[in-house]
Amino acid sequence: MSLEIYNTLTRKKEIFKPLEEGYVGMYVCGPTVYSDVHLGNCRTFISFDVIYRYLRHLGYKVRYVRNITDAGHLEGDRDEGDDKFSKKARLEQLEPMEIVQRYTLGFHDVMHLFNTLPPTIEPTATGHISEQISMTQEILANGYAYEVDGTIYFDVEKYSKEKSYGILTNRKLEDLLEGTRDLGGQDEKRGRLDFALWIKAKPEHLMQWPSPWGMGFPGWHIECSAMSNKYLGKRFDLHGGGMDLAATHHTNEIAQNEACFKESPAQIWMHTNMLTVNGTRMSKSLGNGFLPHELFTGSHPLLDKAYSPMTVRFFMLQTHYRSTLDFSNEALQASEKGLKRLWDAFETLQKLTHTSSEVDAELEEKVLKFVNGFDESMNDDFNTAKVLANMFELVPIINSFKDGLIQIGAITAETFKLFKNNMTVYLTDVFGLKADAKVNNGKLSNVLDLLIEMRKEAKAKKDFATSDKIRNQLKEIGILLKDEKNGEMSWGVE
RNA sequence: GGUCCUUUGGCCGAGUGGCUAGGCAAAGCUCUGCAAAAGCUUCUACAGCGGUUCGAAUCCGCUAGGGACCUCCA
Repeated sequence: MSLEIYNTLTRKKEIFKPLEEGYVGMYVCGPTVYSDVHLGNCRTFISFDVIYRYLRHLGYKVRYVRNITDAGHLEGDRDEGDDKFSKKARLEQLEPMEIVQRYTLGFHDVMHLFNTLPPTIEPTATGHISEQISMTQEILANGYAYEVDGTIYFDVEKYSKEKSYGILTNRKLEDLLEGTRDLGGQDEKRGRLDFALWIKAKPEHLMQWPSPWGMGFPGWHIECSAMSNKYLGKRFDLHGGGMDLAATHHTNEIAQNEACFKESPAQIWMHTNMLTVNGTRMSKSLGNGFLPHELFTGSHPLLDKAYSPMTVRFFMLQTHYRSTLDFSNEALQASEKGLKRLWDAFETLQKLTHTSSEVDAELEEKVLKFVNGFDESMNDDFNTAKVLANMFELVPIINSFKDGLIQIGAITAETFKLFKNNMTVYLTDVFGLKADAKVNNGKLSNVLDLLIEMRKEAKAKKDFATSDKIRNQLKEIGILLKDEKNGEMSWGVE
């Protein structure tokens, strides 16, 4: 079975066939680094991280480009006011590049905590000013843009005569025009839908560069076109981003590329859905954003407690990337417990070894069905939720092996090996989950071994007062002791 | 106003025509010195109304609720 991906452009799932066999070019719109990323932003990057990991798992050599927007991203996309970086810089008396540096580092820290792999190229907008200028020149030369006093606008009306401007989100130009709000009448743009490719800077503007049209800075949309073209070429396999980018940003990207190269950039457009809070989208402008830090420390009014990065990652994997996901304390709690159960079973599985006995054909078939189902589900537009459901079906089997309720030999050595292998590959390599920082400190671990030894002795002497004291006091400091069926004891951090 | 999406059990969420996930919570049982963990079992839903069909959560229509985009936002 081959991989099928939902393409926003065609509004259906398509069999994925890379332009060049064995290679995948993927571009994902990255963050604008003028403030902390919130959890909604993280969802997109985590989703694409899993997609990237899965493509690699399938054996593709992937060039994964995710940009950092660190310049020229205007609010309202109009030639007034400063860009976000300058605004923030004045407020805090910092250099714009200090802002950029601070939030870029913060972003990387967060991505690291979520165990996402870094993209293979992470280009910045400020590092590609000349590419953006030349692309603007090309569009101008091709007649799809015009200059008004040092600012270059993309001519949507002209473009619409030849191409369908609203193709990505299936909108007609008339509808788009109708929906556009009146900008006050004193606009210098010819058409209401026209957007800036290059913006003239006022003298006091902090970030500006020389161009054929004077000092200025790039419009937002042009950076992704220029950078995707530079690293992935005129045409590449996948372009992704949050759903909120489709109607404007990605629509404009397509228009720019068509106007410049006469080609649409990506064969498949992927959009991840929004993270919501109480049914409303989490966003910076609404101020309902959760910061990763608030989550990890539990310092948010809507949270009862702290949740680990892996809990959050798992929480996101339980939902399909194209569905909205509602964020709540209750849902996180459920994920935390679910992940623990799954992870404990996974660790148990690692320790088990196969010994042959009579094979139970029914169990054998069941295990094979679920284990082989991982690939099948992922091939169906990256259905991570389905894979997890299959894994949970396998959890009781693993635990029964451990407790001797089912003989491991009830499945063949071959199936057992596949079982172990697929669980490991999927949980760690594809889903990017890892053990949450246990108390992996060697000395502490030795202390616990000592306590366990003492408790075993007490139990053997039926000195339950002592054995209970050890267990209860450890529980108070958050360490759980479990008596195993075979008389052994294990411990875990709550 | 326009475009589009969505409504699944106490909660979170898969699922696009028959095989009707899964997690969490809850209840019972087993195991256990007790507990925890684990195992087994129970709870089995698809907003409402109508239509298509041998058969619908799944397709179509209407009604009602929710949401997104059209303006910076992943």
